[in-house]
Amino acid sequence: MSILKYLDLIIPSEWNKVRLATIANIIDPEPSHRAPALADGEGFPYIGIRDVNNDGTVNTVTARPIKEESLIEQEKRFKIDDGDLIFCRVATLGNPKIIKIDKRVALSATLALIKPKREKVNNIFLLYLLDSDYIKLQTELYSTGSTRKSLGMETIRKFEVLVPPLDIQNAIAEYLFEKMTVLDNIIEGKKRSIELLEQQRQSIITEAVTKGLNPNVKMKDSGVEWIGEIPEHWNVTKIKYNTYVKGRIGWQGLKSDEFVDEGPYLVTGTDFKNGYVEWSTCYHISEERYNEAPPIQLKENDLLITKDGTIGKLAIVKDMPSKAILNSGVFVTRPVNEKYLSEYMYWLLSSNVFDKYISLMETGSTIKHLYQETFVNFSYPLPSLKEQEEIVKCLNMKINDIDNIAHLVKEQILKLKEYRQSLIYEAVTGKIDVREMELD
DNA sequence: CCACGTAGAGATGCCCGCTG
DNA sequence: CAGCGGGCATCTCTACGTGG
Repeated sequence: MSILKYLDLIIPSEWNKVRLATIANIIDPEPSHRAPALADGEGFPYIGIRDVNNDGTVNTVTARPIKEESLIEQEKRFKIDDGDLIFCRVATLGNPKIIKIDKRVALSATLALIKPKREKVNNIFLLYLLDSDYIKLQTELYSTGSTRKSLGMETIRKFEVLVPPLDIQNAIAEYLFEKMTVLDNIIEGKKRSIELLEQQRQSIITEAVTKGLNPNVKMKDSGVEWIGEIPEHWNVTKIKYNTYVKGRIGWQGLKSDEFVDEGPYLVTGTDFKNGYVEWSTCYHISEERYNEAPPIQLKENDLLITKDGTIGKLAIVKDMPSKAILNSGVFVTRPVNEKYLSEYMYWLLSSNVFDKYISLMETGSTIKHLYQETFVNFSYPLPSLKEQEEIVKCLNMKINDIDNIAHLVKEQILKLKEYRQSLIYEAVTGKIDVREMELD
């Protein structure tokens, strides 16, 4: 019957196993048949889990407003005190926080308000306890509903919890608070370094396609706003001088209900994965439709670029399994003379040079587009074929390295989060004696 | 107190209809 | 009437409200 006996737990003798209701009062902020009256425009914030920040402060801007009568009705039933906790009981289950408010707010019916009995429990200890894996396990096991998970109030009250004497709770709370602060800072730092890597990635690409690889080369002004200075021996050219550009324009009346499971591949922007076309996710169309539009039939090594909604997402056509053609929202590009390498164009269009151009050309319209006219008039710096080859080689290597590092850091973050959970679990189940631990 | 479907926002793929 | 500028429609994501 007891959930805790399934967990391999040896509890220190002075710890007690109790129901959550013994150590805290659990209040349903808005029992049904008491739905709050919504205010149109001005009113008092009605707080759901999405309106509570990580530190427990509430975001009264995102919260929807209710009429004061509803708030007063809630205030008649209870008051939110300093140190009270909230626990989400619908959809996003759990997610406990110590709520901090500095103005009058009402709590949504989807939250349970947990008021710790201070003579029995330290509220910070309770916070970590509610965040621990053994509570998560009970949350999962006892939640009901199929399309939507929910936790009954009685279920929450009946959660089995392990509680040591107050002095030990205080020690655990202090220990975990310090540890978590440190861990959270490290995790934050790792997240930031991923952002930095992303920036570094962009600047390496941009540097390479605007300055080349030789740092000592003489520079000149390109005369183009979004390019800046380039090596003296480089030229500025436009897409339209060297490139074949076509999209599924005019539509030939193709509609999505003509998409079928077999036949020529139909490539759209969502099929772009890591710079290549992911053939397995493509739709297909009939042979007749394929033959109808020769200008957008694809060839090996074509460079594709998205133009509607998502702008500038790129893919190179490689290992084409059979005939393939463009869907809408994408341009196919192909060199018409031997002036550039497709892979070089890939890096150039990934660079900030192109981003800058796009943002300069952006219109005020609600939906973002890259118009053919805009695209073919993109001026860009172009070195010799030999230099392009060197740059491509260099970027392939450097960017691969950066992507590998970013991948590693992401894995570290996952590991740290796991460690965070296990530390909480061990501390609130008495597996580690925090009084013997050094806080550093 | 349980059980259930959906609103709202944002993103963007798909398509329409005008025009030179 | 091909080709283009422009925008609607639909999907995804997230967290909610209420009838029985």
